[in-house]
Amino acid sequence: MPYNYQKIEDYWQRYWSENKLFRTETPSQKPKYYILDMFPYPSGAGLHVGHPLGYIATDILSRYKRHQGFNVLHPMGWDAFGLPAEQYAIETGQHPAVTTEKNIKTYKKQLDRLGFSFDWEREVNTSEPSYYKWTQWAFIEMFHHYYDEDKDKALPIKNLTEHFSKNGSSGIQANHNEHDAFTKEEWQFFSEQKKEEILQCYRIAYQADLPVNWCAKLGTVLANDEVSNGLSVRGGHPVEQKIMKQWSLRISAYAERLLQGLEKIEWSESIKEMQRNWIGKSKGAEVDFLLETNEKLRIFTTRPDTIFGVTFMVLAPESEWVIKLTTSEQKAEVEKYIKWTKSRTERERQAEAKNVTGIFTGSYAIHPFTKKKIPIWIADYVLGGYGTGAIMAVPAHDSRDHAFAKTFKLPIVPVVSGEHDYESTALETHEGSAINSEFLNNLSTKEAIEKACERIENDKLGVRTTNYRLRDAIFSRQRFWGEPFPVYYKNEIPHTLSLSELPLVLPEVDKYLPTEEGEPPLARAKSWKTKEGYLYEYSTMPGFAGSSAYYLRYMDPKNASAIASKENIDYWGAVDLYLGGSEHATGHLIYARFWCMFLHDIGLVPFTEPFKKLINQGMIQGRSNLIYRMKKNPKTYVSKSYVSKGEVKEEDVQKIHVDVNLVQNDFLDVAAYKKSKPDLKDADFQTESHDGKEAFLCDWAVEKMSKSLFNVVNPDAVCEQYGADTLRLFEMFLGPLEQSKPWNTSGIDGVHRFLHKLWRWLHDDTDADKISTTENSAKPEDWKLLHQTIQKITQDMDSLNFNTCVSQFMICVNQFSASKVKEKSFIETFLILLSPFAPHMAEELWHRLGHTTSVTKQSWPKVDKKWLVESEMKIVVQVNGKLRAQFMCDINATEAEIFEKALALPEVIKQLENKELKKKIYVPKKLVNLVVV
RNA sequence: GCCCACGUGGUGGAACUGGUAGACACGCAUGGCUUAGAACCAUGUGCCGCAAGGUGUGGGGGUUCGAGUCCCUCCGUGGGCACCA
Repeated sequence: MPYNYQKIEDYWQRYWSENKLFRTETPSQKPKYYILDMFPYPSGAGLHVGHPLGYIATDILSRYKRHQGFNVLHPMGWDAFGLPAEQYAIETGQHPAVTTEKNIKTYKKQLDRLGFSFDWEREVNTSEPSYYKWTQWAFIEMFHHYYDEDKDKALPIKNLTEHFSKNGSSGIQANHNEHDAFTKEEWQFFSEQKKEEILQCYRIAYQADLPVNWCAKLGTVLANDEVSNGLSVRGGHPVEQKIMKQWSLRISAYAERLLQGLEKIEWSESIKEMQRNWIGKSKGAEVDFLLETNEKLRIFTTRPDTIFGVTFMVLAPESEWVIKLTTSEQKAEVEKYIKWTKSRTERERQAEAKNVTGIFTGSYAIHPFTKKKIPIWIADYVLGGYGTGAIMAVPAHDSRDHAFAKTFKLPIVPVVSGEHDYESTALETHEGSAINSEFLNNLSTKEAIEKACERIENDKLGVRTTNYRLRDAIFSRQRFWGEPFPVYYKNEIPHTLSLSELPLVLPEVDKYLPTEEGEPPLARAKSWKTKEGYLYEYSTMPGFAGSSAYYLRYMDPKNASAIASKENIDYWGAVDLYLGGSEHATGHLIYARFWCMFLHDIGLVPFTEPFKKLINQGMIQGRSNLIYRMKKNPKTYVSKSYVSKGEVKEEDVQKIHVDVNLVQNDFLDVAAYKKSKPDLKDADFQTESHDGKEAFLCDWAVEKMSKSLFNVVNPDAVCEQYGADTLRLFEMFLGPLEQSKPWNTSGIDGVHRFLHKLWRWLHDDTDADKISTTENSAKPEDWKLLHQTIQKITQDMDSLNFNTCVSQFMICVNQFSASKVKEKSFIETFLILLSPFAPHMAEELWHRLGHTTSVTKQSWPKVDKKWLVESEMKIVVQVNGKLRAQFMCDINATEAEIFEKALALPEVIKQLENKELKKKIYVPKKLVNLVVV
């Protein structure tokens, strides 16, 4: 009876799904375990073998946890809003929902083939109105809350309006955008518009004129994490800075909590570090420099200790001080410069970062301590959006200030001790002491910062502050395929819909392009208005909106009155293990944390961190195959001569990618390759001799897995050839989960061989469809290995070392098949251990032992220590640290006995000639080392 | 430039708290079975050496009876940030 993986896998997949064996029950008396994969965007290309890596890992863990008696939530869904479907819609007129649905079907089919234990009844789809109703709801909640810095949480906006009508704007401790102060009387008489304008400065979801990343090619604005090097992450189109009225989320209010929260979650250090950088906390002081006009120019610095080294000041070009401080003589030049900086795209600005540019305003500030006159310059290396948009320049100790000073021949005054050539570079150090700095002299940098801050505060020159780099998240996109805002405008004032009016469904449009007036595609829906005839917001929400709280929806996916019921949220709690790519470090993973903290503040969720533990699975890279083609000669125009790798004489060839599916172990299937391209009919393939056979050998390279490099391997093809169990085992065997590694099929046969061997172990050559068992056929060494395996697999499972688990199974099958173990309970134990990895195989064999199904069996094997007790121990003898000999010894031997035995060894005697002896015995856990010094 | 992670055979990778480095697999070699191949089985395989032996976890140094593992330093690879004052 051969191992027919196709029949077996089809049968059990159908059995599991028809009997709904993976349905997750809530509530339950069992302890919970929530394992989540980052849900995919269902693209048109379908899955390649890299995608399932993480899903296989989580599936193994889910099955393991179920065997251990946990109630496991292991769902799957679709991050269905996104650009490709919309782009496709623009080109073909096909509604994105239609394409998306089609793609989801393909994905689901591909996933199901791998035997995953998802509870498909909990499937979510972010583009379905019943789902995005709750995305819209969360937005409305954010709109109606503000961030109270006293309570350090979001509070209803009603509290704020009450405060305003009692006290005006004074005394409020809240994260807000700049606005003029007002009294309670003024508040009374403000118009509706004016009141709303003020409130927008506080709302967590607010509208404001902000500098945004505008991508003309995509026709939309982008968030900071969607832009890289001045180009859009999706598509790589240029991005420019532009002031636009946009919806934003006040994520910056949560900066400190987002930073602190990292301390209590189990994430990889690198992701935490990325988030820390992204949040960018820096402590320092704001200091006022008096101007000749008696106004105060406020700057931010992290190095107040270097204040005596200030030789000039710099304003950002967009600073409001620019106009005030530019003298009439300098006006023309300054205007020219400002105009020039505005004309540059973000990309140009970054590319030319090394070129120092700037212009003198003509004005001077007064140094707060030395009272010297300090010139004020304008330069675009100072950013308007950070700190106060103005700096004190200390060229001796800041490389940017140094470069500027050198370019414009400004003085450089060292104020930190240390030998240094100030003509060439700045001395950027925290390890020195202050010099040339009056009251700071001789203090270490740390002390000097402290002292300077003290003095600044005492003299009322400024205050200590903390700045964060984290900016509020721009939340509008001028696109069609996204969640509509539950917002309409009445006298230009935004109003939100009520919960009963949700979901606000995407309207039908004739085209998916912006209108001729440049309005977003939704403006094409002419009749899209509220009952009262008010217009809706035409922007849609960005990609991260739908993915920020999807883990809550899985807990209660069909709930019509809440994103999930209170009981379900309380029962499931935070995600225990979250698995996905590290590319979401500063996007989704920050937004989801923020979103969760907000939902916590409003009392919906009891936890503040959504993902307790995060694992980033590595990417599976493609392994491309390349063949060599002779360079075309002038006569034939196109060369049709191809050369096997070993026969290549360099320089006269070029490399060409070939489809990896036509290559086996780097040997090209020449006939198939010729067939695949009509123009190769009469091509010539120069083979080489390999094992006495002529073959055509290809070269290879590790690259991204991509269609254009012909290195995409489809999991369906692997399932076809080897079966899902082999694919699962192989992907785990490939290497540690978190590491990136190339897809190299040369090892897959080894794994497949293992499954065959396992099958042959339990099946004699007969055609029986039952496994015949015999009692007492397992020898003590078999039991020992089995229990060692239980111990190892359990440990490795908990630490997610799946690759070593596979190796352990191979060791087992080698030994068990050699000693022909046929004991029923023995086999059963082994099958349970194996079932998370190769569920179909385990299930089939389990069935052949006379049982129904193993997947719901809550009995993870326990280690029986009696098999692991050692009667002997291995003694290693070392002489001066070098290994000389080893011997076995009774476990209860005394040190004296061991020592005596060691000295009797011929190797030791030889080593000890002419040496003095000093007895020393070390007894660590496993080995006993006798060391003779 | 700054921050983080990593560096072990021909290859992917094992090695828990410092305790015989190289498990397991691929590849390779030899032999068996076979008309032949595939599959399967057995044995070997870090490097140098016929051997005894020596040497060996990116380089150098340190701690230790003992270091792949801990500390310092240099080199290399991968990732992130990049005018954030």
